[in-house]
Amino acid sequence: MKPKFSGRTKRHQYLEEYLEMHPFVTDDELARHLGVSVATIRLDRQILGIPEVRKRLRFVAQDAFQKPTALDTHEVVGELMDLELNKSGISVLTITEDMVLEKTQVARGHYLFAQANSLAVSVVDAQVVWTGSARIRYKRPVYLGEKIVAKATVKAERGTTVLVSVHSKVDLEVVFKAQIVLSVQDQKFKRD
Amino acid sequence: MKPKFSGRTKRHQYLEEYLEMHPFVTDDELARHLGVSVATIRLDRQILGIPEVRKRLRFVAQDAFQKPTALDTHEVVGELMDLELNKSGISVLTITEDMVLEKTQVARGHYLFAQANSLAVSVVDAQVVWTGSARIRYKRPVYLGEKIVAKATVKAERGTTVLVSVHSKVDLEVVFKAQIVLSVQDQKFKRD
DNA sequence: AATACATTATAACCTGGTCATAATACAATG
DNA sequence: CATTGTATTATGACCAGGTTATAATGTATT
Repeated sequence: MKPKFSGRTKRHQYLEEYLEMHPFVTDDELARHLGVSVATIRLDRQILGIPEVRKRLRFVAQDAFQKPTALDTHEVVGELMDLELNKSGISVLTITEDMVLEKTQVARGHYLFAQANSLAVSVVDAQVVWTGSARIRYKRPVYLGEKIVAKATVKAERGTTVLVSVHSKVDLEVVFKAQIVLSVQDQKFKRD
Repeated sequence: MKPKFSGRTKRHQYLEEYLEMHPFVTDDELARHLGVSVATIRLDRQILGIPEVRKRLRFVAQDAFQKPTALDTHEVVGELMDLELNKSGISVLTITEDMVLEKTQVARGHYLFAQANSLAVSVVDAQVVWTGSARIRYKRPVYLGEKIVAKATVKAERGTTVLVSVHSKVDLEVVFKAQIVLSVQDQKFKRD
């Protein structure tokens, strides 16, 4: 097989990119893929400081094992601290690196809304709930590491519609407000 | 070292639990941990159908590699399809299982807002941008598997404030609308 | 032709296993 | 008591996917 690349630097570049995409290939497979001997691949790896497959595997696996939270976050945004069904609820969310804009370390707005919205949905005790509309206002940016306490209160119920008001604070300062209108389809709720 | 367990079944039970928690230990480490010979560990694994470390590693790693979307989702919600800075942008988001309420298979409202909000932020070409307020309206629930196309348009610019309007559709039907007011702090933007 | 550098080959060794076979321990049973 | 059965341990040959060191080839360049 003819080498796919003339010039070592080009091969090195390609090698790094390729391994980024396919971290689990062996030197043997790489050698065949690049039309070059296994010895060369090994040398290249050594020069570029790329560890063997098994270590690459280990890194990826351990990384994945470290933070299963990254996936959990999808469920309910924020931790429910208190809940009085159809009346009020409180949830707490601490801003982590995942949630901020890199440059400014400011939390992306939709995390605040996500916390408020999932809290509002939790407060309403019904089988089927969805968000109808909302009016939201960000009072000041929230930074990495800050702990947001959101309090939701049911303000009004009209037919299949519930108005929930959410105030989110960092310490004593209000950073976010939302009025959320939820649609409800459930007998229990109507009976109340 | 004395065996930690009398009775093979107990050891097997413990072994399975232990490996659930620590999938990356070698037979050698296991042998020491359980006070039993390596040969025994190998036999146990064979009986229980537990593969060797390297294969366990491979499973975990590949699993993690399969769905990087779960992690990326944090970054920008939805895939950017088109972008004219300071004018408009389009992003596409397909509703996956992660995003729906279990009972109803309806997408949680904040995913729609997250898509709209991160699109709006992307459209505004500035170093520092955050959401000031928003008015949102859900027209109909969106279901598992549906593909949401969001289009954002910059409607007005006043000083450090930009008003962006977002319409999200499934096929030709509008399912969500938002007016988002963003705060901007950037020279470039002011000059424009 | 001589030099430099890239590439390849070769051999010895390592880890974390596999598989097959055999030796040992120990308890229970006839 | 000797025997049987089962669990445990040991032994040796082999494998994949490497490591490290050393030497032998290309190939280009001056």
